[in-house]
Amino acid sequence: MENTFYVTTPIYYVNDIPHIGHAYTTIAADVLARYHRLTGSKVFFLTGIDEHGQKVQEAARERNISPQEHCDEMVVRFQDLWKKFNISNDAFIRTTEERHKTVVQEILIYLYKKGEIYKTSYEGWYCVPDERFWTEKDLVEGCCPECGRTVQQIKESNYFFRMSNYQKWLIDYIEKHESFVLPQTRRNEILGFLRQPLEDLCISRPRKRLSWGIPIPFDSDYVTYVWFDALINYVSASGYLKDNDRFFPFWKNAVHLIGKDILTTHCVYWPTMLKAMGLEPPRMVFAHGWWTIEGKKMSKSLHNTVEPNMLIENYGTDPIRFFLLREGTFGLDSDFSHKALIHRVNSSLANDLGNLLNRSLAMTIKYFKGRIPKHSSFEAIDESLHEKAVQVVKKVDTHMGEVAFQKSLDSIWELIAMTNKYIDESAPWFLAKDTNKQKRLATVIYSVLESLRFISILLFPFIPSSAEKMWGALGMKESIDQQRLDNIKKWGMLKEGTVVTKIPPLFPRIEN
RNA sequence: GGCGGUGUAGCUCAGGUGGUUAGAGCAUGCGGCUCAUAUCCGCAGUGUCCGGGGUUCAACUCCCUGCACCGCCA
Repeated sequence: MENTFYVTTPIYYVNDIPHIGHAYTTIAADVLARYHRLTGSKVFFLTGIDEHGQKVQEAARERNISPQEHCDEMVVRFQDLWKKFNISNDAFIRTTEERHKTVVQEILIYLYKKGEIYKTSYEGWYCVPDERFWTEKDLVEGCCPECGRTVQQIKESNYFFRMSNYQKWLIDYIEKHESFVLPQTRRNEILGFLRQPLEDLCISRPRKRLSWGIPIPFDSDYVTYVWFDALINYVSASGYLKDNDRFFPFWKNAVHLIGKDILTTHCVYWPTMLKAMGLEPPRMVFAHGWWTIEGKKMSKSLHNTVEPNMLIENYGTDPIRFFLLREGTFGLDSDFSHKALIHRVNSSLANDLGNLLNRSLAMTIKYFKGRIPKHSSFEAIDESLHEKAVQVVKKVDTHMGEVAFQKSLDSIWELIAMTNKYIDESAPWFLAKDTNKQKRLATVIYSVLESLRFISILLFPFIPSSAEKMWGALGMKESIDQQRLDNIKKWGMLKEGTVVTKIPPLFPRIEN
């Protein structure tokens, strides 16, 4: 049976202004999706937007339009940005879509009938301006801990999901599945969190306080709590209940990429919800780190959020994609700075890679009129380049399985470095001067170009449009996105006589 | 306060189960080549492996303790 791979980003909040953090998760998911397509897997890559909740309702009211109109306008900002970033998502889910809402409601009905959901009343302190509930011990001197204003005691009823029933099961599950929550530190955090008693989860909000939500199907006075609604996107968008034949093969290989801020919802709420629904947890939840900006925490008040559209305009899509995945260790925090970005682009992309392509094409044109020459027998030095290339393909595969983008790129750069060195040691310019060494010259140039073929395929998931340009410059006719890893298992598949083309520098140096 | 983590070259970090001169990339210095986007290649370094104890023939690696920083929970 065909392998499957399902990767998701969180659904971003429709009111958010897209920033580098959103871009990071989405680009990472895109790289995984593209990589798995290379391996020949059937891939489903999902991203989308969370459109319900208090803040949307308020924002719409302020603008004097309906919440739906508000969402329709706002969602475009994300969709446009993903296009610019070359994101290859197979689907885009909005939680206000019918296909999502009906699944949420069917799940609610199922869980309610099964006794997983119950209604109960409780008393608490309510801050009217903040529209938030607080317990007695949350209060600071009897006032709202957020805004300091007075609170009123109210009694309210809501629906609860029996999350507490699954605490033992969840601990056991996480302990038995080492790579369910990654990285390790997050797994430890969750296990630590689960040492305390787990409470039931309130999954409704009274409609009189919040109307912009999915109605609870068995009680029209309530709407669904946003997180309960939002998490379900991962199954509603991939066909659960509507097209189970499509859904299940993907679901068993589902990987959720998230930011570390939403760890609990994805590693506690979500798996227990799924368990109650009778579904397996996803295969992996990977929580990545955050980006600081020029050494400082990203915050609206500091006005230091980096605007992705501006970044693309200033530096180009692929340099940004590359920087984000090469500079940071996925899972740890990293720093974004223009200085580091420029340095990285110049040294890795312009000098190592871009220049390698450029010098190789130039020599092919100069020595062979642009036609890929016929190689004769390979010598030891050629074989070691060949071995390196094959070895790097394997390394990248291992690293990608561990969602280690940085290591994958480092491995690819080992091959780039070795190819540069190979050129230096083989000195084609020297061979070119000797009429007796034309065969040797041909073999060297062939080997260099063959290495570049490997490199362009390996880089395609990371920097798709640049890899495609490389591919085209090498004279390849088939489209690069139809390539499979199988095509770079064997050395020497490059066809002699193929005409290469000189192209402008792939990554011009950024001077400043 | 509870739980967990981190502390290794100027910077970012690698260093299963303890064992010869502690590594990589970047930055720095010097040398080489000329096909190439003044790019590429080679060489050279530098480190009280956070401090203090302990176990051991032997600890960056194990144990205890102290300090600093970080994360989660309260």
